[in-house]
Amino acid sequence: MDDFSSDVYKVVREIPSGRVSTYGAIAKALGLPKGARRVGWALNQSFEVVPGVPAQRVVNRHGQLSGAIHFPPDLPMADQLRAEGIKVVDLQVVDFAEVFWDPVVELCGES
DNA sequence: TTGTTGACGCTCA
DNA sequence: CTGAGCGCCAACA
Repeated sequence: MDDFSSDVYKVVREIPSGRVSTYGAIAKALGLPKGARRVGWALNQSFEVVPGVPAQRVVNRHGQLSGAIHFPPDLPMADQLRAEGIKVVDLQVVDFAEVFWDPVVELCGES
């Protein structure tokens, strides 16, 4: 796989349980502020990845589960998030601002 | 090679 | 708040 994808998986796996992040934040943390789409593509491949990537913790800037439709029918994205204590209604994180996890700040320690 | 599409995001009306 | 437009990067027909 590409180094970018590998880095994406690494960051996503750093997301604590019960928290969520966004494509843009992750892309920006990787040095590609405009590469949000690439993050989604990388996560798409993440289903085949061995360690398994908690892609359900990655949502768009609105806190909506845009990628829920790409999840296996047996493993609903919203259901997994609820299992982690994240409230999800109509494919949208309720306390998105509360559970939001920014890799740029949490990892790099930037403000 | 060109045109479209897509798990995105920001700006402006 | 909502919708439309544009920019961005990569994959696919």
